[in-house]
Amino acid sequence: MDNLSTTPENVNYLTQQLKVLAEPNRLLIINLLMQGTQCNCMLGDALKMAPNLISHHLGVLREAGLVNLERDPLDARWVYYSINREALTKLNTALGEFLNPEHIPSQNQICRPELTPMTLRDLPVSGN
Amino acid sequence: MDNLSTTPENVNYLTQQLKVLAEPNRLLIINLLMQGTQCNCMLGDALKMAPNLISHHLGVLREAGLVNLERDPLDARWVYYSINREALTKLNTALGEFLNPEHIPSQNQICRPELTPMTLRDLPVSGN
DNA sequence: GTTATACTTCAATGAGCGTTGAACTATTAT
DNA sequence: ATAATAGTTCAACGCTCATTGAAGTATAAC
Repeated sequence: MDNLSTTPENVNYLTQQLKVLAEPNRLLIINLLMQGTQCNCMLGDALKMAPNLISHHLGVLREAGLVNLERDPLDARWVYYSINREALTKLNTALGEFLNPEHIPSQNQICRPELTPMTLRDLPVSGN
Repeated sequence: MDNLSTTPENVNYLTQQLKVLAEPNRLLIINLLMQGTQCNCMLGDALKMAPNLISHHLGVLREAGLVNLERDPLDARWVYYSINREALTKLNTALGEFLNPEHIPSQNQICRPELTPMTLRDLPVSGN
């Protein structure tokens, strides 16, 4: 019932991955790659972005472990990018766990001011 | 089976929310608020952060609609923050849908170089 | 060898943002 | 009235990072 995923390592992991996700072009790249393995040029065409910029974002995604790189065996100029399924699954699970609304109690007031003459003055009659 | 959540509005929504999440202190604040309604001071004590910094991050979370604000009815100096359950649920669902690994086909090569003399040279014998 | 292709790396710019300390507001206590 | 408490707002600093254009690398085509 409690959110146990707040170890420094997990918070650090989530932060890094979230920073990578928090960019519209990278979200679109991820979406395109989830439809199948693609080269830099196809992504550039689809997103109307310069190849060096695509390359930059793919580098960020790759450093985060979210995408894989592979060269064409026949024409080594072509580079294919694909989603790292395990990494995406892990991230999806970790996020779903961290943000799981089931972890929220319906009513739980953690802190209150101490009761003083001023605050007691306006208390409901039967209240404590 | 396909990821349909790439409308400009949804990409924009996800980007904004992810930017808000992609900060370690805000993740910790969210985690603490998921345990119950708390004031600025309690969060500051728990995270060993200055109250103005807590206030800043709470402002960001509030602007994103992720947390609610409420004043103590007896001592109006105290401000209580709580998780906006609906907003968190919506975000959790949207993220889970966007990153859902089920959307990834097992094999789907989108683009290839055209076949040329050079590339045909090294093709396997029975290849097309 | 020369040119073309696919892609990466580099340097520079500019915007955004977390953090800090100080000033400020509003409310309650004495 | 004066002081204390809870919290917010403001200005300034530094750092990160997306974007751009140019240069660079590697491979294939001619």
